[in-house]
Amino acid sequence: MNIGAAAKASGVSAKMIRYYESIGLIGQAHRTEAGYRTYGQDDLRTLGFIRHSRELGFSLAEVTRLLALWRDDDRASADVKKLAMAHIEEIDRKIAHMAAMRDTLVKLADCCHGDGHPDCSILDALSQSAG
Amino acid sequence: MNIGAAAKASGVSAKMIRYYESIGLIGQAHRTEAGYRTYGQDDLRTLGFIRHSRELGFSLAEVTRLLALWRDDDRASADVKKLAMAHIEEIDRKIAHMAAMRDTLVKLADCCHGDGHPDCSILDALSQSAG
DNA sequence: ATGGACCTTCCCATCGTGGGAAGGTCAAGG
DNA sequence: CCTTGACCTTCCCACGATGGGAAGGTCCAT
Repeated sequence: MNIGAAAKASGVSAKMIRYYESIGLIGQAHRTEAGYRTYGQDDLRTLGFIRHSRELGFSLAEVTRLLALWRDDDRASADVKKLAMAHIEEIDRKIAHMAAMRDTLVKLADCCHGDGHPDCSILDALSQSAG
Repeated sequence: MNIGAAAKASGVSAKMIRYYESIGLIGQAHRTEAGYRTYGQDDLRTLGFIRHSRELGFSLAEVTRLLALWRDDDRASADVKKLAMAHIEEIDRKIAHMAAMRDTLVKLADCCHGDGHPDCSILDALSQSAG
């Protein structure tokens, strides 16, 4: 299977497959004599794993660790869970940050008439030295 | 006031002040004969405005529009509000996305024993073809 | 043999920020 | 007057993950 077919089958773009190979996230693909990369079922499974991990927001660095654990038959599930929990905490931090921004924005927008006049509580707040 | 002092006073790093100038977000600073940028109170107000806008998550493209509205005495507050509301919606989308990831992760982590054994529902889920 | 669909590598762009090198300027103190 | 150190200048590189596209090679079907 060439890279295009592997991309279609795995949901990972050909561009990304090459990139993952270039940074060592996945091993070097087998090549035909002409230099074409070829992929088998195992490779598809790995690419799928990566895609799922990415969809859950894991960074490529974290995916590297997840892949290593995945391939390690002697892993402790505690290590996987630890990684996942840390990621959840990171997401929580981001959500909290965005929720705080959202709160402030909503409050400001509520105070803004939103009409044809120039007076605007949003701009007022943004130009506050203290704000 | 040199750029370092302006950075300290405004909370925007010197690096970023130069960058904002380079992309035209702010005007070109006055220069001393030696080529040093100098800043006055007006500049500080602008930098503060930018910083506050960034802290609320506005992109530099959005900040550009906010600055234009801020400087336009004939603006309609409705335009500002529209920009803010669109930004809130964008934040909502991101929060929803992250909350969904979080949900999935928590469910997976709950099913993972997190002990010394290799069996791990998280890895199992990541390696599912169906996702 | 030709065309089209594929593949290769290589470079560039995004977005906002930081790091750092190489060199110029300025002010204070010896 | 000279040195020292803190500042300033421009320029390039890096991140993270992805896409776009150019220039050129390969493969297969007509």
